[in-house]
Amino acid sequence: MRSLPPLTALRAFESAARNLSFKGAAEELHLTPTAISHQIRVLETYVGQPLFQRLPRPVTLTGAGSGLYLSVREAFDKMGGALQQATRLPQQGLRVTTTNAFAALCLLPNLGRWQAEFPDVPLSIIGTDNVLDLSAGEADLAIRYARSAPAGTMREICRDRHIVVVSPKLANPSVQLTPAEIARYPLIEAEWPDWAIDPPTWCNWVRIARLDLQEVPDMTSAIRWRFREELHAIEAAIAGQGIAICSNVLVHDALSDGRLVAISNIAKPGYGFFAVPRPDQAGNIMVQKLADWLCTNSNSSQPPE
Amino acid sequence: MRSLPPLTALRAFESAARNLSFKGAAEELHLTPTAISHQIRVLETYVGQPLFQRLPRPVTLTGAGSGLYLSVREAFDKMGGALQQATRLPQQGLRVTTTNAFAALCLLPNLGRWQAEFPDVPLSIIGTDNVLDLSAGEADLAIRYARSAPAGTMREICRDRHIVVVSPKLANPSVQLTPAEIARYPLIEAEWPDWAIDPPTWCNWVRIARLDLQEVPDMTSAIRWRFREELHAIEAAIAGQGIAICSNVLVHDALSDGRLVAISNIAKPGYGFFAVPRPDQAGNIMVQKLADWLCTNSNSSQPPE
DNA sequence: AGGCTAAGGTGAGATAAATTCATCCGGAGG
DNA sequence: CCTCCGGATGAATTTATCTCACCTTAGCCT
Repeated sequence: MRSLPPLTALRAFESAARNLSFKGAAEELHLTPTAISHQIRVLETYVGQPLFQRLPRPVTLTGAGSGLYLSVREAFDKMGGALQQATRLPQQGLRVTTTNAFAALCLLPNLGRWQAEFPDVPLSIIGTDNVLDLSAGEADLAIRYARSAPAGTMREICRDRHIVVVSPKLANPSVQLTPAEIARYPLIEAEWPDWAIDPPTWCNWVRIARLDLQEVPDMTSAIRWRFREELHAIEAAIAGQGIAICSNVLVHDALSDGRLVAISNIAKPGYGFFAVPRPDQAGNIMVQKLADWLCTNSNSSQPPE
Repeated sequence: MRSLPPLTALRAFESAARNLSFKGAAEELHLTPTAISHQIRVLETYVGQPLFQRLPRPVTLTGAGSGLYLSVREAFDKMGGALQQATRLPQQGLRVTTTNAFAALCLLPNLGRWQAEFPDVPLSIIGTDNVLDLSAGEADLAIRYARSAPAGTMREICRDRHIVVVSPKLANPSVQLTPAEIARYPLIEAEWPDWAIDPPTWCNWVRIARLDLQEVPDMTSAIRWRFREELHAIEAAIAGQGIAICSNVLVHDALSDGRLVAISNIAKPGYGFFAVPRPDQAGNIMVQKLADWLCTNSNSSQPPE
């Protein structure tokens, strides 16, 4: 029941024409090349003639195609600009809630980049280990750390692994240590709530290690520090107080600037960080941009795709 | 998986803003007001603020709304123009196939209007009672006369009734005639193939008439003229050779200029005229425009909606 | 007031569009 | 000759979009 221009097809066309590649367009629009191919075909049927020359391989625009492209591109630019204009920039900013550790280690270091990109949209970070009620409007977006996507999840920002780290002040960074060697150092871990499944504790790490290796001592006796706050565990490790087990995402910065080093190749699969929007504004463009931005600026060594 | 501007919502918004009425937009886009309402809401969520003021009843644009409207409108205009440009105007024109009667009585009289609207697209009319093979490319659009929509139907152009007509030269136009009176005139009918269901013949008309009236004579003996071509039957009626039973759509022009008059209120329900496109170009914009045009210019006394 | 109509809002469910999956094809490069 | 890469195709599936039935509000007419 639609006899008006096939807008979706036009968007696919615009991207394909700009990239001169269906594959490229697919990536840009987060789609498969197949989808682009189908949409281009719809548009070609609509106008009654081919818009691309498919062979030779780098696809090229036909005469009609390039004429169309110019105008369509302008039209999309104009629309994009108008939407930007019309978007209400939240006055007191977007409120993001997340754990203290993620806030301190992954969000704060990147805030400068956010401000550079969106100077008009202040971000307020609500670091808390309480789970805020989004429906009640306590925040606009939550970053939740869980094994699988919570209800209402918009996207998975990244997925971590639980790794073993130490300050180079304490141990020689050039060698991997065996579990027995690790057990000779003071060990650090964070406390986890009872309902956490397979949290990054030494107890669970030992269980994993024993799957691969013969000789893994019981390490519980070596645990010297235990923190209610995961962030404190990491800071303690950086301070050279001992060897910690923690999320590779959280210590990403510390690893890259050498304040910490990974000293075991035994790692537990971890959890995911999930962006969960306030239900009534899941469609809001600024919320979406924030989620996008989190994906590209979240220290994720292994993006979820 | 779409994070790009909601184009469908923008189209709904553009129309609603232009008409300052959701209902108006709905009609323009061939949708229900509900659909518009939903789409506007999507867009409002997207930009994070209302675009319309709903109360006082004639809806009005908010500040953000009117700003958006201007640009969006321009963008759509540009796109529309570009698509028009890119559309290949078929060189030897669109080929429409239909029955001789429909071609002669409904198409040909309106060709001037087509040419006025689409001077670049010649129409070639293939009047034939053979059913052409569209898949084989024998024509671009068929207008098929059938009880219910054939496979591949794009839309129903109109639906007819089978009525009783006579030339005012032959009978007094001011009164309705009874079956008995009709039977005293020479009767005209067209031949119909065996597989036609309940075709407009006198035999079938009598059957209908007897449902309402007591006294309906057998009329088969009064049939004077029988034509292979429906068109000839109608021409014979116009020439005053007798009383004919035929489609009200086909004789629409003859009725309105007084060459024929309807002389019985007993009418059989008829068939539909269906626009069936060549399968591989059902999406072609010119084919669609032709179908649209047929709907508005087809003499239909009762449009299918 | 009361009752009517006309326009719009809501949410569940139906429908049609868009997307993916599995598979195939043709050219470029080893 | 084989493999890899980008694209094409058709069926299956997911998702977005639309409709339906029902509700609310404003304006209008007795």
